[in-house]
Order: sequence, then structure tokens, then C-alpha cells
Amino acid sequence: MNIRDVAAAAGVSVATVSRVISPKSADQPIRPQTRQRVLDAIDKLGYRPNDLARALLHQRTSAVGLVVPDISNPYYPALVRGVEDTASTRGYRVVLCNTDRNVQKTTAYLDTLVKTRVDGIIIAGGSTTMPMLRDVLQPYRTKVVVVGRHRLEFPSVRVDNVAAVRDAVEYLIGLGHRRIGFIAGPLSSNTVQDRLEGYRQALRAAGVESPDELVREGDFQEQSGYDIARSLPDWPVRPTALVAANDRMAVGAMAALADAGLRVPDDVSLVGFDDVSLASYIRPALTTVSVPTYEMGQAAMEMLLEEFDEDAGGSLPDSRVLPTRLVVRDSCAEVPRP
Amino acid sequence: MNIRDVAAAAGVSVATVSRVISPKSADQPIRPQTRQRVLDAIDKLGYRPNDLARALLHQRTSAVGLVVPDISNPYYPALVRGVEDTASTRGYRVVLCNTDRNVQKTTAYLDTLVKTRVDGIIIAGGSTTMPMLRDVLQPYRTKVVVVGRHRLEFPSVRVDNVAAVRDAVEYLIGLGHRRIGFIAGPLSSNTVQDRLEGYRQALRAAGVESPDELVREGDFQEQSGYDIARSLPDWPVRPTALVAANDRMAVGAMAALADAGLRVPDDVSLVGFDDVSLASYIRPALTTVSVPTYEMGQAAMEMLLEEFDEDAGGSLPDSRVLPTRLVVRDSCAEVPRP
DNA sequence: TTGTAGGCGTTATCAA
DNA sequence: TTGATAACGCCTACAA
Repeated sequence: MNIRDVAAAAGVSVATVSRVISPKSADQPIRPQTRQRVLDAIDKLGYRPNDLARALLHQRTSAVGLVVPDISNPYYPALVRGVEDTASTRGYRVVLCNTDRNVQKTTAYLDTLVKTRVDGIIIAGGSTTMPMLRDVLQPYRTKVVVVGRHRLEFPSVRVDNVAAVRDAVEYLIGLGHRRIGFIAGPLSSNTVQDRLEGYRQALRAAGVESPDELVREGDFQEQSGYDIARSLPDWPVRPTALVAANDRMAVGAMAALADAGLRVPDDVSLVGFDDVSLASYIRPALTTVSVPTYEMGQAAMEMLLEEFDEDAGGSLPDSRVLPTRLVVRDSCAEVPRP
Repeated sequence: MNIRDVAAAAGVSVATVSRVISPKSADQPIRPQTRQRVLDAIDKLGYRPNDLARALLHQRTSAVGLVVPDISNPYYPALVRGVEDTASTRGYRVVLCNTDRNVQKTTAYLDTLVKTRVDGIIIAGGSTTMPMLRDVLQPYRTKVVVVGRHRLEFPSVRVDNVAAVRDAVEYLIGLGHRRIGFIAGPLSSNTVQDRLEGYRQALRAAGVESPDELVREGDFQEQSGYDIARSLPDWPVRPTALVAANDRMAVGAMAALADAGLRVPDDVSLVGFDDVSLASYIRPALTTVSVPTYEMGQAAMEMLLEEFDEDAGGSLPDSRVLPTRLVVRDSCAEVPRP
């Protein structure tokens, strides 16, 4: 079932059929009567032009690769939708890749994406430096946008994690808290490093000590937040407030505190990060840093589109930093006076 | 940058290069020395074979379309991962499509998928009948698997929603509950209809009345669960237990009950559906029906692969019904004795 | 063991 | 206004 079948059925040449189905068929000179014959044939046969052949010819696939660590992580679905919505309205389709932050998988996916000649790739949350990336992509001028801070010289969209956590911690300090714990994600992650830096900056600016015992490394999953907070009664320095590097760990921590008989926020204040949709539905509702995840996906795709236009005379898009916002709900209170 | 460039760089013909890079290059007769020359050239040039051209030739793209209502719905990420993991280990890539249950979008996506000649399509959660589906796909022998109950004659993977909710309600009845409310999703959804049917069956079997006021229609989102449960004190018949058609609404309901000063489970018992990851981390931990979402994605992709093999002499896969399980946590208690 | 050439389905160029 | 044909990049008979 191809253009030749249609041509035969309509009694015209393939060139004529091509002119009818061409995206810019408007300005093609065709006798209305001929066009109709072709359209009828197409309809009767259920013919759909083969975009593979078109792509091969035009050297453009209208496909983009979207590389994320794990779509199961509640942080990513909104980002993916942001990308996908923007892509589809512009006629692009999205190939989804889950790397689990695994170098092997990442390499394999990039390889596939290059082999299928996607027009561009959006890489989100990859903490690995991946020096090979440039090399892999280089011979094929595949456009790239990264989401989050990377040590790579690509256009990027991100948030100011340092400032965001600094604000959150300053808020706690304003409530009188001095012993503030930090539930970090994997310390190898740039994002986590930035959030930790924001935490330290705020404490330093307030002239507050920040002993290392107050910083604990989790893995971004609920259970790690649970485990860390569950041990709180045994900490040498007992914090009156906890800041988690993401909401999943915050939720885990909240469960642990409840199980330990500690009340939030009366005994311990708690701040999360991301503002996933459930944050406002748990009780107490979680005070957290809202990250415009959907908009980040949107922005990333838009930047990729700009890069595509670059060949048509545009310029390389700048990196964009999107704003975060501290959403104050019910999980923080003034420091308890003993 | 193509096979000809490599051939030139290696001083051989394109056929020789092809034999080296061919997936079944093992049984190709090539002088080791020649092969090495080719490999060196490939390496030096950073060449990657063009899968578009291969696909055009072989009439297989190694791509599948995955159509979901909305990846932002916490139900879908695990399913998507199940599909994607299985696909990638078998050398397939996944094109993600979000329809928002919108017929327009769905049609547009299916059109794109057919035009790009994906080998197969997995359709999850589409409540629309879409009679056009058959027609669109027919001329191109695109294989299809649907997830969930559909009025379509495709192989499907699903769970027994009727039995699952029946079990849950029987559990509540066993705890002494008689007035049990049901927070439904959109009643147009087959899934919701089945869950509602399970609810009714259990009540009928126990000889319990189920007045219509006890069934309220939500939209699967947290807020609708919240709104419905928030009005509980005003219900003409006040239930001692609530069953929600999914966890998102259950979580919303739990928040509402807390805000209304009702204790879970002491005043009202609550059961969810899906067992999303946060269900075990809210307090009280949510008793819910566990749905093997990841495995459903896995199964769907496996069935698609079987369909691919069908051309090679296999048989059309049967539909598969995966088991659910009632996960008892802390959100249900015996009916309070007034 | 290696090379030549036709074709996968489409579009663009050139003629008619 | 329409038609013939050469690409796009690859693979696979068939020849050498």
C-alpha cells in the first residue's frame, strides 16, 4: 500500500498523488477534478503516506528523544507532559527513554536515538557528566537541550536550587529554628549539591552552626526519608525542623515522625521540595518549594524548536532559569519553647 | 555521513561496510583485516547506521506507540515503565502519546503513529469506543493491544475490577459496615462501571440496601474526592465507610475527613484503589486494592511482541487478566458502635 | 571474499 | 497541469 497503488487506482502518476498529499499542496497546480480523483482513491484504499520515506528524503524525522531517569518518579510526569504537549502541537513526536541514571542504559538509548536520527534530544536529570555525549551526537548535528544543571555546554532550562532552599531555610530561621536538619538526595547529583549549598548559605548567613550530623543522604525515595526521620530521636543533635531535598522523602519523613510519636509541626517542622500534587492533600499539608515542572518541559521543547530554527537563520537559545516559589502550608510552626 | 563515506574512508565498497555493520554480521564472510579497516573508519568518522533507511527497507520500524490518557495521572507512570523496559530490552522504542481522553487528539495521534509505521500500538485507558480504530489501522497490519476493558476486539490485558471491589466491600462488611459509600470516577468509564458493579454485587450478596445517594461521581482527581468527602456530614444517609474508585480520590477524601474533624478509621473507614506508592506513606496508611500496573505494561508489550511473531508462525495472544490484591493497612476499622 | 545494482516510498527537478 | 526520474541510506541478490 503505497503512493504507486494510489496513483494506479486514480489513474494518474505518482508525482500527481504526491502533489495532492504534500503538506504544501495548497500552492501546487492541480486540476480540482484530478485532485478529487486522487482523494477518492486515497479514501477508498485507506492510504497514509509513509513518513519514514519522507524523513529519509528530508533528513528530518520530526521526532525528539526525551531522556529521563525514571518516569515513575512523581517529579517527571508533568515535565514529560510539558514536553509532549509542546511537541505534538508543533508536529513532533516524543520517544521516551528511562535511564535509571545508568550509564550503560543512557549510552544505549542515545545510540538508538542517533541511529533513528531524531531531530533533537532533551535530557533531564542526568547527573552523569557523560563526556561521550558530544562525540556521539557531533557527526549528526542532533540538537540538545538539558534540563537541570549539567557540566555540559548545551542550552539548559533549570531552576535556582541554591536560592530556593536558601529561601526555605530562611523561612524556618524566621520561625526561630536553629537546629535544622537536611535530608539530602544522592550527593553525587548536581541538583542535590545545589540544594545543600542553599541550606548551608542560609545557615551561614544567619550565623548558625551546621554540624555535619544534621545532613543525611537519602536516595530521593520515600523509604529513605522515612528511615532518616525515624532515627531522629537518636540524633546527637536533635533538629527542630527538617528540610527534605524532595517531596517523596518529605512524605516518608512525615510518616516516620508520626510513627515516632512526634507531631508535625508542633514538635518538628518539615519542608519539602517539588510540590507534587499530593503535597497539598496529606495532613498536615506540606510546606514545600514549588517547581514549575510542566513549564520546564515546555521550555525545553520550545528551546529545541528554536535550535531547529537556528539552521534557518535563528540563534542558539540562551539557557533559561525558571522561578520557584515557597508554598507555605501547615507543616511548619515556630520553634517549640522547651 | 553515510555508508558511502565509510566505504570511501575504508577503501572498500558499501556492500562490505554493510556486511560489517549488519546485525547478523556474524555469519557474513569477511576477511578479518578488511573488517578491521571498516571498523576503524566507522570509529574515526563517528558513523551510525541510519535506522530510517533500514526501516524503510525491512518494513519494520522497531517502534511502538503507547497511548495513555495522561501520564501525569499517577496510575500511568508505572505502566509506561513496564512497557518501556520490556520494549527496550527487545530493541523497540516507545513513542508516548497523551490523549486526555479527547477524541480529536486520539485520532491525530493514531494518524501520526500509522504514518510513521510503528510496528504496534498499546492503548491504555481509552474509554472511547473508537470504531474508527480498526479502519485506520487495517490497511497497515499495525498490531494492537489494549489495556483495560474495551469494546474492541483486540487482545487485552486487564484486571478484574468487579471482583476487586467486591472483595474490598466484603472486607468492610466483614468489619460490620452496612452503610458504605462509593466515590466513583467518571461513570462513562468502563473501569468505573465495573468497580461500581463490584460494589453493588457485594452489597446485594450481603442483603444490604444500597441507596443511590451513597454513590457519588468524581473525576479521578484528588479534589473531587475531597469535595465529596467534605460534604459527608450533610449526607442524608451517613456512611461509616467509603470506597474510592482510585487512590487519588481516596487521598483527597482522607484530607477532607480530617478537615471535617472525622477520624479515619475510628469514625469513617476508607478504602482506595490502585496502591500508588504514596498510599503506604500517608497516615493512616491507606488500605487499598493493589493493581499490578508495571506488570500490566510489561504484559501488554509482551503480547505485542507475540503478535509480531505471529507473522512468523505464532498465534494471536489471548487476553490476560492479572490479579489484584487487597492490601490491608490502617484506614479501616470495625464499625463504630453508637 | 568483495563489488554492482535494484528497490524500499517519498519528493523535487526537469520536461512535456 | 501532468509525468518521468533521480535522489535519501541501506540491504541483498547476483556477479565477479
